[in-house]
Parts: sequence; structure tokens; C-alpha cells
Amino acid sequence: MIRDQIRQIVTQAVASAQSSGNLPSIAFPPVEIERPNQPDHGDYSSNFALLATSAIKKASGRKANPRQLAQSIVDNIPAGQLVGSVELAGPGFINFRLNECWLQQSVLSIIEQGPLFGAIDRGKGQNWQVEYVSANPTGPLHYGGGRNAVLGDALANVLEAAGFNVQREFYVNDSGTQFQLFIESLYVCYIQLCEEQDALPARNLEVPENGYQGAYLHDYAKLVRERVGDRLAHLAPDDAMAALRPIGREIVVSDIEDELASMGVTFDRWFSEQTLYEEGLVDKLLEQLSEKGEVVRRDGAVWFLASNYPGNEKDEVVVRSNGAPTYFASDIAYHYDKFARRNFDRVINVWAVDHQGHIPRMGAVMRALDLDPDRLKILLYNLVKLIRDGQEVKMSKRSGDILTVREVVEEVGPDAVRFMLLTTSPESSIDFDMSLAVQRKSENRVYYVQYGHARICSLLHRAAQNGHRNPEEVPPDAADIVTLLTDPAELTLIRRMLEMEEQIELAVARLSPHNLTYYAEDLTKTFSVFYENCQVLHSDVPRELARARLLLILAARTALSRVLNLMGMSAPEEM
RNA sequence: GCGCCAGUAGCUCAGUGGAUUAGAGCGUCGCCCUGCGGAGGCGAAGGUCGCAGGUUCGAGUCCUGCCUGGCGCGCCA
Repeated sequence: MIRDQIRQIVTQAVASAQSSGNLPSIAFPPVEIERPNQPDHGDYSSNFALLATSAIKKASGRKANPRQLAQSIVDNIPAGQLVGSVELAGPGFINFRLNECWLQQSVLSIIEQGPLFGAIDRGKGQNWQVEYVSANPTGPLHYGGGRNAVLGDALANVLEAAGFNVQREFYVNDSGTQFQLFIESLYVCYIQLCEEQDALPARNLEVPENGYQGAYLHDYAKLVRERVGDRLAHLAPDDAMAALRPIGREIVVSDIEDELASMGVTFDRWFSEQTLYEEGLVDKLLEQLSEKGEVVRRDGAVWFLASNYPGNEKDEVVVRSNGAPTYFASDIAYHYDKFARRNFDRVINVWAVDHQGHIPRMGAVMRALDLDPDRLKILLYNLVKLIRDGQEVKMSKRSGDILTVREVVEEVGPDAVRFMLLTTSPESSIDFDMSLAVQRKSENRVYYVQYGHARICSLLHRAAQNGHRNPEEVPPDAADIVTLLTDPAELTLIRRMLEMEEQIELAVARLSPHNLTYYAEDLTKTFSVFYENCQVLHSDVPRELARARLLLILAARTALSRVLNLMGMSAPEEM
């Protein structure tokens, strides 16, 4: 990474200034390289001299002059290929400007990297898991789950770009009370359907008190009947429901899977909670924890003594007094499986804020299992408020009247959904204006980037028609040709593209990819300015210069489609 | 009551302790089509960064207190 290289240059300059006695030999803080806001201040800058001043003051009580310190560092920076100029500025900043020749050649390196452009090696082959969505398998996804899906998916993309081996997992809660209620509700709908279709005597069954009422249950019931006919209607209710469980599970999970796929979200693994019970892992771990005194029986229930751990005020029930385990019991086993068996170096769970209370107890579980709590990260995101025609879209979950991810995707399109749900930092809530998202006009920022990409493709296509042979290929003399790229708009575009690595690094460091949306817009904006200022296929433009600009455009397409793909969006060739 | 999060332009939101001017999109008001897709470009207006203190060479960013809003504090998930 460029930033790392510059950091390295400064660090070495500091070391040589120290060994020649121009800088005191004390322990300095690590060198920070930042990107100045103002272009006048160069491409990169370091405030090291300012930080060093206070370090010296602390160490020796002497007050050093930051500009002087900066000068002695600058004096120790050798000439190189990457950096064109180094200057001392303001109270003691060291500003770096990238070498123009180097910028020009990097156009070719961008093209060469292609769809992997911007990849960095932060992961060093570590195995990470991102677990996201993990909605209850009781029906279609509530639109709020869309944010979870988009966030987790883009984060996984970015982690892969940063050199991590990433596994995407959906945890299927196919064992708890909610799933049981779903099966009971589905059973009732199924029976009603059979009574109707197969002329069976009416039993007047009703969906249980806290059961699921949504219309989708009737669709599911139809699917059940298509598979097994009225066979289950002739069994005793308990037997029928036992038989219904795997069928219902498959129907609802594949419905959710389709729904997510409509947004381009797919998983490597759908992990069944039920299997943790079937193989006895839950019991085994509760037993182990009990032997260690982490789990005790009290008031007829079984408790995990979370309050022994920092941040936890209360203990947690793992087995109710009626003998039924809570979801927390299987969560212990699930995380044991993730860390102790599958050995992920790190796991990121994407949770909505209403689950924030679980965070401290998960930390307690990790410690109780002798696992490093830092291996588990929770990415919390705030809720989504849907606005349509200036009004909040309200809904009642009870009547099953929920707006689903599928409906929102159908209404505004998958790319708009992804972009909109990604622009806001996770901890902020989102006001998602659907009426705005549908508009394919300038008021809608979603299509701006895609439009830019489509223009690029159109331009390359037209170049071929205009007699440029193979505009998508790099000619043998490309290294000479790109030296013609000297227009400020051209160089600015190159600089912007070269931020890709830093944007990926930033998204990984914060565990949030929302910066990508802003970067994508910025990139497109810079391209548009270039496009406005620099003609390519006009007859006035010399042949060689046109070729150079086509290479730049090819690089721009590489960069734009890369960032779109990282966000999980399509990069259309025409619109 | 306690805990977590948010409060930045008319609206929706960025902002990684830095450089007399705090950014973007939309909206508003002006320009730019005998030029590669105008779903574009240029410019203007618009801010006591919730309030009050503090830390430091330097604070929208860190600390404390307060105000407002959201979420959480079950033998629910």
C-alpha cells in the first residue's frame, strides 16, 4: 500500500536522523500518515514532527521546535520513484506528493489487477467467519433484515479483498419456541387447506395464541400439500407436526434463501441449531460448565453464572424449570463449535441493536469456555425506518402484515436497496425513502455510479467502432503511451482510483463498508470531470493521446466495477 | 433508575485529534448542449457541528455534566 510505503520512508528517515544525532534517541510514537483535505497539502502528509515535539517534552522537559524536527527528517528522505516531492509546511507537517511518472504507470497496474484491483494482505490467510441475517425461520424476511444482509455481505466482500478467508454463515434457529409456533401455525393452515380441498370433516382448528398469522402461511401450506397430499391430516396432531417439522423447515428456509438471492446475498453454510442438540453438544457443554461451577441449578431452572464476569449484572437461564432449554443454551454450543472446533480466528456476528444486551453475556460465555473474547466481534446496526410518500410505513407483526425484503426489492430494485442500506454508518438509524429510491432521475444518487460505469463501457465500445483496435487490450508500448496523461483531470482520476486499497482497509478496520458508497460516488464524480474536460474520440484529439485516455478509461472501469462489486451491486454496461 | 447508540446545511447523511474557509447528495436559485449517453458539468445561497465546562500547541472528533430522541435491562428471541 502507498500509505505503508510512505510510512516506511518516514520511519527510516527518523531512524537515520536519530543515528546521525539530529533527533534525540528516545522512543517516539509510531509514524502516522494521513490524507490532507486540501490538495495544496499534497497527496499524503505526516504530523510526526508535531507528535515528536510533545514526546521530547515529556521525555526530557525540553521544548523542541517542530519545524526543525521536521526539517531534519525531510533531510533524511532519499529520492525515490514513488514520491515526487517532499515539503515542510505549516507548523511542522511533512507533505508528500506522488511522482507523476509513477501515477501514469499505475494506470497499467490497475488494469492488470483487474477484478482484484485494490486487494491487500491484511488477513494473512486468517480464517474469519461472518454470521449474518440469521433471522428466525418462521416466514419471509422483515425489511429490516435487509440491512443485516447487505451489511454482512458487503463486509464479507471487503474482508476477502483484504486477504481473509471468509465463511458466510446463516444460523437457522430451527429448534426453539418460535420455530415450534411456526410449525403449529403451519399445521393449522395445512389442515384447513386439506379440509377444503380434500373434503375432510372440519375440525375448526385455530392458529395458536402467539402463532403466525401471515398470509404466506397459506402459500406454505399449499407447498406442504403438494408434497405429501393430505397424508399428515390423518395422523395424530403430535405425529403430524413432528413429520411437518423438516418439511416446514425446508420450505421456509428455501423461501428466505430465494429472497436473499434476489438481493445477491448468498451463504456458504446454513447452520442448523437443531443439530447441536441432536449430536448432544449442548448437553455436553452444560455438563462441562457445570463441573467448572459456571452453571448451577437454582429455583428449578439451570443458570449460567454470567454475573461472575465483567459487564454482566445478571445470571442467565439456560434450561427453564419446565425442562426446555433457552436459545442461550444452544448459543453456547454454537459458539463453542465456531471457535473450539472450526477454529475461526475471528467471528463477526451481525446483530440489530435490539440484541445489544446479549453482547456482554457472549463475552462471559467466551471466557467461561476458556476462549479469547476478542475473537468474537459483534457488528451492531440500528433500525431501518421506511418512508413512502413522506409517511412512515407502519406495520403490525401480529396480523402478519409485514413488509418483506422481497417486496422492497421488487419495488426499488436490488441495487438501490443495497446502496441505500449501505450509505449510513451502522450505529445510525436509516430513514429509507422508498419513493425516492425508485426514481431513476438525478434526485437519485444510486444510479449515478452505475451511469458512470455504463458511459465508460459505451465509450470503449465506440472506440472500437472508431478504428481503435482492441481498446480493451493493453498495447506493448503502453508504458510510453500513458506518459501522455498529464492533464490535471487525468491525474486526479488516477489519484482517486489509487485510494481503493485504503478504502478497503478502512472498511475492514471499522468493520463497516459504508465508506464504499461515498468512495464510489467520489470516484464517479472524478471520472465525470475528466470526461467533461478531456475529449477522447474527437477528431481533434491526437491518436496517441486518445489511446492513452482509453487506457485511463479502462482503468476507471476496473475501479468502478470493483467498488460496485464490493458493495454487491451490478456494474451495468448499459442502462 | 441503569446501560448502549444517536443529535452536523431546509431534508437525508459523511467526517480516521490537525493546517484562517466543517463536506456530499437531494431541494432552492443562477449558468453550460453546432462535443464521446445532460441519468452530466460549473457556480451561489444555506451551519452558534444539541447545550455547558474541561484536556492540548490544535476538538465536530477525547473527558465530565446536562438536554432531546431511539434501543435494551424476562425461566422471549
